[in-house]
Amino acid sequence: MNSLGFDKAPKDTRIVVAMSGGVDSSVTAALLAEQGYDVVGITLQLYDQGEMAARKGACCAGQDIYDARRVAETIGIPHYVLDYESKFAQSVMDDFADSYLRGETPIPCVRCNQNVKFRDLLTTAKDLGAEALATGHYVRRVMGAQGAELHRAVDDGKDQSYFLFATTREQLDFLRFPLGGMSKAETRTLADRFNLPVAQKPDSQDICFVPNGDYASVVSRLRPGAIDPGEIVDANGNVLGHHEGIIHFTIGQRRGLNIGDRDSENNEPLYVIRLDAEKKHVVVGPKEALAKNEVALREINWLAGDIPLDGIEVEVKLRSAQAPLPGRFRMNDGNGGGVALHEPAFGVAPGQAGVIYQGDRVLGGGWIGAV
RNA sequence: UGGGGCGUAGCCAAGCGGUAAGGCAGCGGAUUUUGAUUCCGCCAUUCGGAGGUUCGAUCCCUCCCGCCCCAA
Repeated sequence: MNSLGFDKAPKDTRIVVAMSGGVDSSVTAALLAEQGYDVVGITLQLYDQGEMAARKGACCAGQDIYDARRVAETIGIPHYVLDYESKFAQSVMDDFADSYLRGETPIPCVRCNQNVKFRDLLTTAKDLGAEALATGHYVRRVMGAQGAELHRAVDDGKDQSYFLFATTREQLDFLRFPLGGMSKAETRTLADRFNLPVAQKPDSQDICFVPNGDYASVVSRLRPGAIDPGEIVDANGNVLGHHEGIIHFTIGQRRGLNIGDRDSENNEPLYVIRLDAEKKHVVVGPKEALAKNEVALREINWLAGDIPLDGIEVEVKLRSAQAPLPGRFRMNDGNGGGVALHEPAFGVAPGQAGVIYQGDRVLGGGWIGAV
């Protein structure tokens, strides 16, 4: 049994590595190449290089594709670039824009993993005769009694399991995450040791196709004329201010409301408690108004055996950088369900993911529905 | 044009003789494959204006300006 779980020598095991041009996927490829695997690097060109070509912290376009190619050359593996621009635009960017216009807060990274990387790229890998597709995600694939399980990364600060909740069991069977047991510091050290040209490249953050974090202008470019200004109102409908479009807000948001003209009896901070796409209203209220004890999930991807129709005790993570909260999770006959939280959550936003954990294991997850 | 009250940062507001609290808003940063939350830092050489008293005034006095209330 080799390090990736195959019963043959590494040199006879072909592995496709999804190379974004960043440090993590580069180290992944180098690591497997060093172990003797038959590594093939593939980079997806996801969107127009144009203005974002030289941007720091991006991935999958322009400079990053060039970086991936240099890394492949450095470690001596074949490397292919596949044009996925139209696919990406269709299944990730369109969804991103429409979701915002509906008043939701989308997570394009999940859609990208779900609809591009783990679907088409995975198929391509199989077509190339690969035994597995490896990525640089910080998440662990653990073999349990009933097959592959998805677990949090060892490096708690880098854990990306939240973004991978939609990975199906079939996909998980085929995937490998060599960095899941490593810390970011170890990855950097390896990048140095392998002499990778991207060893000092900054971590990517923000949404890859959104330069400078200015996602509003991306949405307006994708959906010209669809963004309308409107009123900021309280729960009773009193107009407190005006905004330049609900796409600028997410539930739980405090900053940027610009409502400071209030008296001393009413000067507690205000948070966005609801977005009304129909009326173009940003509804605000005090922190207490944000508290939610029930969270409905849809399109649930369940990875852990029997469907919990009767409910089970879990921890649920409702925002990527938020600690999981204890609660009771229950699914219905379809792919919907919900969590009854044991303590209230603040800032629960439709479009975000609700990921179900028991300890380090990801049991599944779904999209947060209307709240 | 009788009486009373008030004017402190964009908003609210404490201080009432010893050299400008706090909250809201804003800005900057940390964190973050979500412009959220959270955290840290910044944000009035100046207290409506002009004089005066005092070692020293936002706090006392005078006048002026602007609001508000009561009474006519």
